[in-house]
Amino acid sequence: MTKRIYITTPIYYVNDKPHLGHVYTTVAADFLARYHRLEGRDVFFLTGTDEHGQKAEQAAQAKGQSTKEHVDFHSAVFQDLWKKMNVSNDDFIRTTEERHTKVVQNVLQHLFDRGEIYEDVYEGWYCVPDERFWTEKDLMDGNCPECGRKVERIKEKNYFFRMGKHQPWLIEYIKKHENYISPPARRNEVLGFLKKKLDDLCISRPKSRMAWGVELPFDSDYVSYVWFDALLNYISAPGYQSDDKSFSEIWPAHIHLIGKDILTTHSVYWSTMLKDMGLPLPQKIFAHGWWTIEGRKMSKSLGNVVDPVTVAEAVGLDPFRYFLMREVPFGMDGDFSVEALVSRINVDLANNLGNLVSRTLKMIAKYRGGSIPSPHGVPENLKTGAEQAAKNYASHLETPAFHKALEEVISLCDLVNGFIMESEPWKLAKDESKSERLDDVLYGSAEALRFIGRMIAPIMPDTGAKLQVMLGMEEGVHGSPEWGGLAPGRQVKDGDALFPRIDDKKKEEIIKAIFPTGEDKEESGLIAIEDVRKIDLRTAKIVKAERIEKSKKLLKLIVDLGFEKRQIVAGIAESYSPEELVGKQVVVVANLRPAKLMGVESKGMLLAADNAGKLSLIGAINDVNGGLKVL
RNA sequence: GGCGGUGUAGCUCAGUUGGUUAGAGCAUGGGACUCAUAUUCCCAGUGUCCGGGGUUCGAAUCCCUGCACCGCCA
Repeated sequence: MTKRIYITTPIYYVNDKPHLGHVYTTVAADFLARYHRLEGRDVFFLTGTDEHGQKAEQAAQAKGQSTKEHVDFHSAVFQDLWKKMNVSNDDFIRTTEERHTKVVQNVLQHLFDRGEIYEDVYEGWYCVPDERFWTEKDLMDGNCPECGRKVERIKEKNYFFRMGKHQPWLIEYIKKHENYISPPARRNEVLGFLKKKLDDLCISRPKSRMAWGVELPFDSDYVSYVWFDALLNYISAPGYQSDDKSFSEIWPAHIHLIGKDILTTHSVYWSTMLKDMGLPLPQKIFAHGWWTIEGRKMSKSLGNVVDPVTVAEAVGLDPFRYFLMREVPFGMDGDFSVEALVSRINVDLANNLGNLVSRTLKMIAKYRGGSIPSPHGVPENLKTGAEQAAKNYASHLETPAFHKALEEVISLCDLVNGFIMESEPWKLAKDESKSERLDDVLYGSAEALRFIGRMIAPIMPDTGAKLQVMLGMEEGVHGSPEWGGLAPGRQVKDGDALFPRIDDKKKEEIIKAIFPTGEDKEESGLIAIEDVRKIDLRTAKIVKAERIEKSKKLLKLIVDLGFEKRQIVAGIAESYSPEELVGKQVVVVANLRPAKLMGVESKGMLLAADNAGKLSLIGAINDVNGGLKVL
């Protein structure tokens, strides 16, 4: 029996509008899935939609739709998104499908029969809009601590899963299996959570409150709690209780990729559920971080929710996917900014990788009529460099540390660029007696590109395929993982730049596309308090100041914000000399989009009063720390 | 409030069990090259390793303490 590499994403809640976070997890899973397939392994890559629960029901009602219509529509939005993001999932599970609900019911019945699910009366304060119970202690002034609205005293019968009894073994298991929950910081969090008594889990909701769910097989007045339902997707899709052969090939999962917000449900609820069902636990649960947008939390009220499709259209899908995996260490929070996006694309992809492909192919075209020459010898450092990079890449994908894996690719590009510079093929070409050496240099560079192609294909599938064609290979055939796999004699196909550089003009267009603003300009000239709060004003101490050459007005400043030091370019040179500024306490706009003035980066601006051209800086009167919020 | 984490170059971060001149990428400055997408290659500078105290022959690293930020729980 061949085991398949089973990779999962969470199933996304139908009500959500797809955003960067959804794409992040799913592209990460796709990267892994494509990598393993390329290595010749059999993969089962699953994603899907979570469609039960009160919120779906309410949203449908609000639109005057049936709940089924509502979830059908929104599930299709996600399925469509994955096509647009070139995601290669093998299956797509919806929790409203019969193949899923049947499993949920079977599992519930099974646990009920064995006494693992029991009936009890629960009494507490319930917040209807939030769908949550609170204890007396939780309440804030008698209201819901989360939304501040009124709560109701509810006493109701419910069903509970005996989760609490699993606490001892689970702690031991997590301690013993170092990589079960990753990264380590998250693992510690779970262990911290498990230090307190683990309660049993309420797994039912009375239909009288909420009917949109999987009916409990042993009590038709109740439906299953959404999490209990949703988690089971991981086994219902691969065929638990419906296709034993398929299921035994797929389960246990190689990895559950999740966001850090759903760590507890996966590491505690899901682990204990599986244990009780007598199923092996997944090999790894990996919780990744969140993205901020231009330094701020992603939120609807800030209007900074980034639409992934727009980004992909603006910079190209492959560069976007690359950025997501390269920019931030997997597991940590990261910041999405156009500045970083463009810089990453220009530096890594255009200047380095793209230009390397271009120069190599053009030289083969120019010096060898476009035909890949036969090598006479092997440039050893290139060979070992490429093989080592491939090896490191593979080991980083085991973790997975996508950013490090991609760093290997760029390092290999650096190596090849350096190799070409040292070998000076343009000089070899002028000397007939060096012809064999030229063959080796050209073949070696092209062969290294084949290695690079193998490594980028899982994250940039279209580019990977394009590169194969350019190297005269069959599309989709990567050839041997050993050095020397590139066939000599084939014609290379030079074409347009693989990754065009993004200039400032294009960058402006990208910013406009991703952050459309100014549609609903204020009519009265008055702004709301939320608008004021968008500006992050901070106190700061100027620690360094110097003139910018060839500029009358600009000074380059380093200011201390307490939590960081920053470079800011300010147009105050006509009012202040650099010397008198050092030590001054000023107020800066800390969340201004970075810009370049006279080629110098500036991240923020100083506040100053303009007295007919003579500026007066605004600052703190008392001696204060840098970084204090100005209210 | 409880538990945990982080603080290193202008920015993002790496620094293994304490051990030479504290590193990488980006950004900045200088030089080289011309095959290449104004690309690439080489060289260079910059650090109160958050502050204070301690252990040690020796601390970015270990201990105590203060500050700032973050996470989980309440």
